[in-house]
Amino acid sequence: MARPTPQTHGEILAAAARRFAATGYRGTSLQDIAGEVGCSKAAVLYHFANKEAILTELMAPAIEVLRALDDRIAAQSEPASAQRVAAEGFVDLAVRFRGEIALLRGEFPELLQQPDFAHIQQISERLLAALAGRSERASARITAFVLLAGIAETCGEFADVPDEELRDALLALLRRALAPVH
Amino acid sequence: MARPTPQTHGEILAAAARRFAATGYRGTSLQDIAGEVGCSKAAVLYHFANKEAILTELMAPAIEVLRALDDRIAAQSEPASAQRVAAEGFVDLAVRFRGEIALLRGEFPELLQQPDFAHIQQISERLLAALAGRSERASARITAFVLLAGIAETCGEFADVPDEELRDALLALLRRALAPVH
DNA sequence: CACTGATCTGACCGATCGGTCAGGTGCTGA
DNA sequence: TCAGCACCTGACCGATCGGTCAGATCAGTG
Repeated sequence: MARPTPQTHGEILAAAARRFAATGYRGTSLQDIAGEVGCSKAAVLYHFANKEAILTELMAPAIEVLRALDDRIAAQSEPASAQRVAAEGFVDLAVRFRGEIALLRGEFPELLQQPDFAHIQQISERLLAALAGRSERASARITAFVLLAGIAETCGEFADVPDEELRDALLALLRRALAPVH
Repeated sequence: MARPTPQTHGEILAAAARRFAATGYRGTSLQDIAGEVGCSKAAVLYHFANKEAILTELMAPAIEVLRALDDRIAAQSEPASAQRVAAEGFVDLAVRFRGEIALLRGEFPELLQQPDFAHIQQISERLLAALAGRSERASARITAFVLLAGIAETCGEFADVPDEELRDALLALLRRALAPVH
């Protein structure tokens, strides 16, 4: 019964990723994760301070890349180049981390409330503004919002589409749909 | 304390709608709803068989319209006209019922599992196919999926945008983004 | 050998969940 | 006057949740 090697930390992460992807963060109990790993719930909480810490560790790489993208967007002085950087960077990120994004499974709103993810909301807002060409027009913001949320919500469903193909399809969609900056 | 008039049923529905919109279906307890109405949890369960019945009644009008749209799409023989009917019908539905759609707040996947909503999954699949121009190309399906999910996920956020304006913005987006049927 | 620290367990905790139940209250019609 | 009904309450239920805790196991070390 006792696991001889202490790679349990990684096993818990992998199991949690599978469960979160299947039933969402809220819909997954620590007992579920422990059951999939084959250890006790107490063992899970030995390796992680609490349930949220598991999610935080799973999302850390994606969040780091998102933050870097935010910096790159902020460095653009022209709305047109900011829009291009935002579109390409976001599609890259969505394709590369579609597995991680899938974990959130529509629990974005609740999860973004948690202190660990608070700054992501601000980054999302800046990403949205850049995609909208820094325009205040309602239609531009609506368009950008639909595309942003749609890509975030669906990219996890295309696990079997090759990176390249998914990237091209999403970029083409953004180019067609986004209002060109005047 | 005792409510003199038996309009409690409607009050519960309204309170549940507010709470679901604020914290999601799962994130709202019967106690929350009862607290907002000012009655006991048992009173809520006197008017509704269970928690799911509240959601079902809230969503019933939107579901009925969705079903009607499905029929209209199925009646189209040409992919091009099916795509047009699907796009216009879906935008209409999203704008008109954006309040109800907002209640689901990203819990689509879980909620669609429930028997009461099982057929909606099939309707969504047919709607997706129609928007994709009944094409099997991955890029067409990806585009349609992103737009469908994006609109469903975001339309509830535009409570303050006039119907007309939101409708025009979404329709313009779909026309730009959807692949024209050959 | 004894000791230590990392790993893990089962039993347990308080809180909350959806839901049940017996009974109280007040209106209505015979 | 009183039976009957719609409406509602507080107390309670079993289940599950995230999290705690004391202690068992075991490999390594002196």
